[in-house]
Amino acid sequence: MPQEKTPSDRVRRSKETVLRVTWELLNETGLSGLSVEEVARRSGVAKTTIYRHWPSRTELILAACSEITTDREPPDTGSLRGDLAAQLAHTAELLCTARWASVLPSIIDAAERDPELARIHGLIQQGHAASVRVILERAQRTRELPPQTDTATLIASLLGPLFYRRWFSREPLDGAFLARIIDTVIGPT
Amino acid sequence: MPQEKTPSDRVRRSKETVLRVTWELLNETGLSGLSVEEVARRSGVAKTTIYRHWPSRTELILAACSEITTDREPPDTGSLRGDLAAQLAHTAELLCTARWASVLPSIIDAAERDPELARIHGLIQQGHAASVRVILERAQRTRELPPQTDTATLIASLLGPLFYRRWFSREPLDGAFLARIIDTVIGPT
DNA sequence: GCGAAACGCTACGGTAGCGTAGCGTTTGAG
DNA sequence: CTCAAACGCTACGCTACCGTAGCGTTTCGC
Repeated sequence: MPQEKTPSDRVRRSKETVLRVTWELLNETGLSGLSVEEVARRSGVAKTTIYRHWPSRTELILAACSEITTDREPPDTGSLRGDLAAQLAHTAELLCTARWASVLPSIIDAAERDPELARIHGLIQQGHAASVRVILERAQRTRELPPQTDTATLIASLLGPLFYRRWFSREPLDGAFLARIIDTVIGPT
Repeated sequence: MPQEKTPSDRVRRSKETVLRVTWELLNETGLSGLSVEEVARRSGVAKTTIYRHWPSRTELILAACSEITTDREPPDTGSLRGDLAAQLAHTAELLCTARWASVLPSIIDAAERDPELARIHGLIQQGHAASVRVILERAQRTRELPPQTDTATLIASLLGPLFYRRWFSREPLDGAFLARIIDTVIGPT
């Protein structure tokens, strides 16, 4: 049985630096534009060192993408509407400002052809849906929503319009829009 | 003033062949994986000839993407619900089978960084939204929808969930789902 | 402080693609 | 039939990148 070795600080620092820079570059160039050489240049970590930690460019990209843990405690304001408003506002904020918003199309594109990236995209995706799902299922228990509600469809109805505006129509994601989406899905007031 | 010359058949055939193969390859490899050399190999048209028609790889891609005219007469079944059902079914069909569904993420990704591709993506996008917009505005005139309805939000509420399922959650786009979306947006029955 | 592990550096070999030059061949409009 | 335009072919030069080898240097746990 090989012992699990606690990695030395040096190794940890190198890996962290490289993954951080990799992620930065992914945002700038997209997934297909990322080169190990550029990561080495910008991070100050030698290319050979990078290859000592990750066997190939693909593995490095997968490692960097896997680090996007968007896990977050779903809000609990006491009402379904309040919870959804808080959660959608958070997602909209992410979509407009966060850096991963410009990488995600890259990942989706690659996922069309690469099963491993499809798996990672699935994990990211589940992270988004999970919070909404928790909110909806809580509302079912409190009878704010009927128990037979199709939560999967509701999630698509809530998140879909946000993604649509961010990447397809490129319209603004303001508070008024979010409010109208919530009204549409769970009824006004 | 230089005369507009009617292009000879030979030129027209070459261009058509190249654009068709380019489009095929875009679907298989994505936008960043497309190489002029591969287009030349598969099309049988010499690489030099391709460069005689388009000055660079980028121009060739732009030309191929510009050819995607998804214009289509919006349905007119006599009722808002019927029109939406027909239109969404058509869009869902496109999303699941049509080849451009696997290129679009590429285009969106590139549009994040390339203004020219952003412009083309805008045109494609408008093509999708236009049909739905016609349907909604017709319903406003017939008072099936209140005149002050925010059509932009409704379009996002209708199309967003479809795109969401196709590219984000990768769930099936069946008829039951489409029906529930329409119910959500314009009310049941 | 000692030694092994980790790192940096330079230099490769190999692949792939972009875009061009030169030259001979084919096509089709008049 | 003529002949210019369009095409095919081969061969480049150039750049960028992947991934590896060898060797000297630094770091950090013990």
